[in-house]
Amino acid sequence: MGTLMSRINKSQYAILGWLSKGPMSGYDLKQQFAQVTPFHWSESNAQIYPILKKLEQDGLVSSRLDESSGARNRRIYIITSEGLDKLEDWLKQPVEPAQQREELLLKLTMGEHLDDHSLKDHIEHYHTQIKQQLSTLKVIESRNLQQNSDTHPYFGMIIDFAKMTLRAKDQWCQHVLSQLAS
Amino acid sequence: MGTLMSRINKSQYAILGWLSKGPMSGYDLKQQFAQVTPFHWSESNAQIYPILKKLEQDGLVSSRLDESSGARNRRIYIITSEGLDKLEDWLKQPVEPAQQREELLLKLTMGEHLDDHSLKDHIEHYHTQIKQQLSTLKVIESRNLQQNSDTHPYFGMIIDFAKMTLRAKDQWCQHVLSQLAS
DNA sequence: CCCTCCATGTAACTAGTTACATGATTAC
DNA sequence: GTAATCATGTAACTAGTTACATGGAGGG
Repeated sequence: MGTLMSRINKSQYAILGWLSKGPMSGYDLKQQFAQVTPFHWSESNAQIYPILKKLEQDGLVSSRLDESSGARNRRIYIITSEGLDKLEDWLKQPVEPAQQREELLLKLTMGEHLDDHSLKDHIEHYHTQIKQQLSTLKVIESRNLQQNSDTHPYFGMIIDFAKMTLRAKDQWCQHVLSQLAS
Repeated sequence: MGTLMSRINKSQYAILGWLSKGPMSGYDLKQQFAQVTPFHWSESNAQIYPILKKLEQDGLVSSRLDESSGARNRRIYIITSEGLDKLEDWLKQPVEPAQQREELLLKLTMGEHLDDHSLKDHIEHYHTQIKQQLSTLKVIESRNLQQNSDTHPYFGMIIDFAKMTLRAKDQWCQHVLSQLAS
């Protein structure tokens, strides 16, 4: 009954991945997750800071205090060559499908306990969120177009993915709402 | 520093929701999750059995041994009126958006460390999974059409959701693969 | 006799969230 | 002087997974 070996920590690689683009602080990482990949991957402080410590212990990153930030105690992390090797190994591993839980659909499976009014509210609320995400996506896209993005060659594909799946959800909402109207 | 109150256990409601359709065992619940909502909601044994016990302690379900199953020790759970009330309260609560982590997109954000060959492999592998899910969806759909589904009035909407989002992903794969070819 | 399915369950773990604490700096 | 932002971090918790254990029933 040894330790369970078959689970790998993806958050670790998400952080390592951003650090592979250049030195960064924990705070910067948080910003990147929130501003660049808010829909398909983000991490909280409670994940980021302990993971950075662990990565340093394991020799996958090194750190120094940022002197230019004065008394701000900003710590900059740099990926090591071991870290880069480990990242590249992981990148080659095939991606296994993960469950995509959708609470709205869970509630719809129990639709017999929902009146038409509540149902309509739920879908409309969901629709609003999807439309908000679509406009956030436009912001992300235009922000990226203003920079020259040699650092991010596959960015367009990621944007397209979000765009296409969000549009599908938007269309579903429209479709369902028109069904409910009749 | 009291207990954290603001987190509700959705698995509990997923189970309660299935039980609201009729008496069922833990094994049956597992089957429902696997066969009816495998893409957007499922639960493992390690979640189901302890949650059933807790629901019974809380008076939200009651149980009896199924005599018709002989020595099989099959336990049937029935939702109580308190359970139904609690389910209906939850059903009315608005759905907040949850993160949809996509490991493939995470790997694409680090695309500068991936050669074209690995990238193509990843997308193709993902594409295969999506196509498998689309054919599973067809099975679920036809299985449901054969039954008359008064018990499940919103099933069509759920199927449509899965269909539309999976198709969007399928189209994205085709689009990206044709980009890579040129 | 063996394999698959039916059926229930637990130990040990990893992952992730919520809520808070602390303090400096900058913008108004 | 006060509000927002920069910046790092932890305590306490809930959620979820992996891997295993146990045993009966039915088909070949």
